[in-house]
Amino acid sequence: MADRYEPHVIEPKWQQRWETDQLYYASDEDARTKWYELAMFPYPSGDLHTGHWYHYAGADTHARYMRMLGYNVLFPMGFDAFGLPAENAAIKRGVDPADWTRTNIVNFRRQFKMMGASFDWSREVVTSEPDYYKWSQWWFLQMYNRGLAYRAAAAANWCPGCQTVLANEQVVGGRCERSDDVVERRFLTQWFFKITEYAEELLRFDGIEWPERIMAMQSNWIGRSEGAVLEFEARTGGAAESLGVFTTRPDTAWGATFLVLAPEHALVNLVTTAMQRKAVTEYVQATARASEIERLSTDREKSGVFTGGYALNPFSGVEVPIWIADYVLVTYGTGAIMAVPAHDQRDFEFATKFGLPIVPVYDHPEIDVTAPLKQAIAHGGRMINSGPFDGTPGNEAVQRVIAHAVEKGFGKATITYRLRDWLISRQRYWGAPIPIIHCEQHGILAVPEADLPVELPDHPHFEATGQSPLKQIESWVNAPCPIDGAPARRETDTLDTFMCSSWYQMRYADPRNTERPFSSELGRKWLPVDQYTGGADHAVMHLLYTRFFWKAARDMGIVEGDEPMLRLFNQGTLLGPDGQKMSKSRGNVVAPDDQVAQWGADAFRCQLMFVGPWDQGGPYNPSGMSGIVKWLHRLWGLATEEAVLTSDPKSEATRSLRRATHKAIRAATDEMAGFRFNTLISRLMEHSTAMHKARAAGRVDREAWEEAVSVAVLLTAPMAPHLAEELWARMGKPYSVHQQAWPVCDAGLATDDEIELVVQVNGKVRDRITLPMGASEADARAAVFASETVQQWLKGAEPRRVIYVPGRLFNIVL
RNA sequence: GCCGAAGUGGCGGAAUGGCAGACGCGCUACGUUCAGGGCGUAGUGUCCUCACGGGCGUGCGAGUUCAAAUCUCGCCUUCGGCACCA
Repeated sequence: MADRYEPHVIEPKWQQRWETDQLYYASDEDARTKWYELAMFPYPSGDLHTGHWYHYAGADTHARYMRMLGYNVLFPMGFDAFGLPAENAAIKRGVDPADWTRTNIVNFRRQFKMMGASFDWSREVVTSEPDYYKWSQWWFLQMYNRGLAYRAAAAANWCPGCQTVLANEQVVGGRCERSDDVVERRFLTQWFFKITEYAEELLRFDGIEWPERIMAMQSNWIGRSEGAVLEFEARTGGAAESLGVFTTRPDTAWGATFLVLAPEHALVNLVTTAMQRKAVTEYVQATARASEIERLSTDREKSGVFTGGYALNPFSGVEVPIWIADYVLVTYGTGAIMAVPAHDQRDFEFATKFGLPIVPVYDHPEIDVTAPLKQAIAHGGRMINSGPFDGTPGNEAVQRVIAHAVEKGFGKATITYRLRDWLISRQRYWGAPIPIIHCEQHGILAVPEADLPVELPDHPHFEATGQSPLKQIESWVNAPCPIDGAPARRETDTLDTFMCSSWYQMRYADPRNTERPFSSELGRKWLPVDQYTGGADHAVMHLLYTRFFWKAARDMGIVEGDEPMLRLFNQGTLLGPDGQKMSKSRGNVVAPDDQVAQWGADAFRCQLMFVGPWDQGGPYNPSGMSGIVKWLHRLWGLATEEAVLTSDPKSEATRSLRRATHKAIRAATDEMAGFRFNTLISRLMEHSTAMHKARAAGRVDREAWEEAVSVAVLLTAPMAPHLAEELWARMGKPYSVHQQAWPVCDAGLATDDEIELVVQVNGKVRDRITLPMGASEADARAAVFASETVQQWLKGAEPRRVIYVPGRLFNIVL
């Protein structure tokens, strides 16, 4: 048996053993309290990179810790396997997306094993396999049956060169990332989930412990704003048409001197006069073409066109012109605004450019509002030019004007959200087919549950024909109508991959169920997730979708409770040694396989955990690795090399060693619970140093030494699982270290018997005094004033005041 | 522009309002027949001092406090997210 620490020998050995023994298998029958620890599953592309290691090493460490605390831990892993990269590989290199994906998964599993991660592989899910996506389709049908899925026209990015729809991330600077063609917008009929029905509830984060940052980002994304919808009366030549505008400042309605509609607004056609028809049509087309590129730049000059139509401002009774402009978004509010140029900068710029009237409806303490304004001014003084409301102070105005509008019947208080419904259709091959059949006679029909899954056909075509790949496979598209069996056609859009990942945590509870997505017993046993970990890049998409999904499932009676993930921890982003994002083009990539070959998995895991706070990420510099490697070697030496043992339980040396051991337990427990792995390791290093000193001093008490060694191994086990297992075995302890109980701190043993009191004069440290533990304030005072150093600083002056912090500090104020 | 997080040695980073710089890297000196990316001991913010010791120090400027890296206010910078949201 080698006496040296040789990670390359021990790591594969224990990985094999753990796998054979199914050491991390989570049993449904285990009656202990469950703990569901979930790390966001990866998209299997190429290799596990260092960022993956950073995430999963931390999650694995915490899962192992929870096991040692005695929980029945469920720590599953799987693959979010549908998606664009597989399809791109298919297009570029002619490989089958399914083959490409399966090959990558095999590689990922190998690398996860190499890490020593304690996943329960018996529960693995792969979202691109029919036994999983059958249930993604099932969920779609449940949503559809409850009216939460619907079809509507929506803009898609269209690449004229590739003749295909592009995802937003494939559009770079308004151009197709592959062909560099200018991307157009095309309106297609697509499927949506009504996430907006849950907007209000999604803003509440009751009962969950999530980072403030993430909750703020979600609130921001949902974008709740309170205001009113006011009904203007559009004069369309024929009958008057009601035209609702959303505003957060209904109190400025008397200053609304024109209306602006989004170019896509439904009433544009109706209000446009013959004279203006040509200009309006051109502008609408230009907007459609301009799409993202220009609309994204905030400070470009306002553009717009007069429709020729007018509307009656119900407050002032004045007829105001109706314009269209692309700064008004059809997707927000009612897609129409009343413009109040005196008090809104955007409206002001627009009015100035097109010579429209500017009427202030608030006075201002410093600005003469009767003179022409140079810019929009804040509303907040008292109302003017507002008929019966003149003189109303700003703080009461909104409520009073809304009440007035309600009474007169031309408006009501409303809440609007920025959040839009979730577009789940993708015109792609590599996704779960949406289980819908279009029948000419019967319309849109759900595929009967008994016919699920609707499997993806083999041999997809990826030619640029302008049609989605599934549309080109006639044999697949043609399907009988579920009602009468007449020829009908399948829906050829596939589901957004975010849908597959919105419910995967449920599937882990019962992953092989062929009757249901999961049984209600196992759902009750394992759900919800107790601890979720993952990158903050999923703050608003995945993490919002999965909350929506859960709430919808709750309302269907499928799950209990309001939230899917009770605690969330976001690890930070790991950067390259140069502080830049790791990327192949920068050449600053740290390859995990190389690191493992060089140092071993345990060292690499520990180093990743040691570089800084886990939620902070930051630069990863392999040059610091030697510190961790040294420590692991030292730990090895402490546990395997002989110490001169004796029986000396009462000596100061013994007490001191035991104190160090129990302080280490206390610190490690505390740091582990808070995911502070960096300071946790530093505490373990301190313990190693204490052990080293105790042994070097000569004889050590046998009991204290053995305690120190086993505690050191146990506390290290979650982070360096192979090393700990090997040392545990060499100590002759029963397999496995990972099934041992986490050590418990004996507070009495951890207590110092002396304290060092810091003595300050006027807040500056002037002396330190050692006192026995439990010394009274009187003792402390006596000792302080007896100090020569203190007397020198006092110079005979009389203390005005003294502050005593027991056991810590004594401050004399002169 | 709005929302959020963060600014501490040469570097990564520690500090329930109570000793700033734990732990580690790097560096310096000394020791060691160091085969295993050696090991051990001591030192390492800065300025003054042979030294004892002292002054100054946590992005900048105020404030609260006996006491501030930490709390408050104002600014600057960096990073992340959103962005013509009415």
